Amino acid sequence: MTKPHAPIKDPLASPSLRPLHKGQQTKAAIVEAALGLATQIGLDGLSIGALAEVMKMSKSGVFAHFGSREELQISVVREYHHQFEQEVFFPAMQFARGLPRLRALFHNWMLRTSAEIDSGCLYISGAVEFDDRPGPVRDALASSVKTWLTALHRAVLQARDEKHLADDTDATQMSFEIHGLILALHYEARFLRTAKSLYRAKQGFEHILLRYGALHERD
Amino acid sequence: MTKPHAPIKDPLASPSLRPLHKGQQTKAAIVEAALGLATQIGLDGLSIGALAEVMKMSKSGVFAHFGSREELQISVVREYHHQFEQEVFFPAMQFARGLPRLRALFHNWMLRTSAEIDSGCLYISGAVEFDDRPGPVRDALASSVKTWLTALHRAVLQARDEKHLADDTDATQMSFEIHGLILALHYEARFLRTAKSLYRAKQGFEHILLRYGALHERD
DNA sequence: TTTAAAATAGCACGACCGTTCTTTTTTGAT
DNA sequence: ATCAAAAAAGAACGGTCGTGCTATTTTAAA
Repeated sequence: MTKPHAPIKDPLASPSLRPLHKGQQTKAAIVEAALGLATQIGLDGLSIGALAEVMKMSKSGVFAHFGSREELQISVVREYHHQFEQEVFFPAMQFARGLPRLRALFHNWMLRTSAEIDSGCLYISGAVEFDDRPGPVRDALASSVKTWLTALHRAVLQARDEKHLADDTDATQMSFEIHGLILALHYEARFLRTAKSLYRAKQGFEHILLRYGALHERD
Repeated sequence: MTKPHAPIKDPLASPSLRPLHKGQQTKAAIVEAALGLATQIGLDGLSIGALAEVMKMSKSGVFAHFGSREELQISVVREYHHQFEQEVFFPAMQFARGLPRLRALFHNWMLRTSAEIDSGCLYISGAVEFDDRPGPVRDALASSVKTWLTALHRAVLQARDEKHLADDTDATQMSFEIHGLILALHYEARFLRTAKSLYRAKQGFEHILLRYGALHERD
């Protein structure tokens, strides 16, 4: 009963680093496709059947990667958060703190919203769909949005500290007004198809800057 | 073959005035209940089954009044339009044209949006749900919204004509910025549950008025 | 009170949904 | 090449949806 050089598999070989195998890849591809669908028809309208068709997979094949529709939706929210960071937040961080960075944040945000006229913004559609539906999806959405709005708020504070804005600037108030411009841009451009909405948002931002005492705009 | 005092029904007796009968009443009650449901779960989430349960009627009984789900949704949009007029537009029309009326319009709009924190605004949720779904429901929604935004725009123009705003006031730009405040109020109050959002909207409006040269605010 | 029409109910249909279970295929380390 | 594990497919479930059809009940005018 001698076990000849037992080829026992070591379960601790590389617990979570090694298995970067096939499954993870297709899961990532599924999430990517799901995000594409969700931005068009909404997180709520996202169905596993439609997603499977896009992926040319079976419903159960797709489903197995998430275990529940809710988990799929949360994965989509996380993916959107990641893309938003890459496209809006990180590039703006390269600008000097203060007004230049604040301008860059708004500019990137506005451009992304504008580019989303054909695809839709998950932070906006998700807010409407889950505003009175408690649960982990709403929590994930609200958490992502708050992270971003907090970053914006921080940029306003920094601009004030750098004396780029008036000393008595109410950062929360200013952030609220900036947020409103983005929401109006999304609403009027995507739903009403109003022309020049991008220009309206830009103008609005300049008005806000003037109101809060941004003088020399040299950046 | 003499017809004795033929009691032939006159089809023209009162074509559309007379029949104010039972059907119309319950239909009105159904639309009212449907609006209540739609503001909570969205126009898209509005289902005939759930509506029938609320009305304590059969699905087919409810359905027969509209002929299709789409027609029901359109009826709901029309009902919302009517309520919005009664609550926001008409009361403001009693104020003097110019700044007082513009203030009243915004004030009523803001209060309604604020009151809708628990029920939701159909013009906002509907815009997200139907922004890339062509059809009669989207058309009805967009038409109602445009009617209202046009009324707001007109009030701005009148305020400028009355010299309550600077001569070079860009009415479209100002309307855009005001719209943004309402959208931010709805977003932050209803989704993020941020405190003092109503105050933020009020402050934002005053900032906009200052920007467009509203001097003495005596009304 | 009679009676035709209007209003409502009951039932069934096909479609799509999320999910579960079982079977087949594919993967990748040995 | 072997073989166990991972990944994907297949089929079926109970459920809800909008809608059509037929029967029953209610309405309101005669």
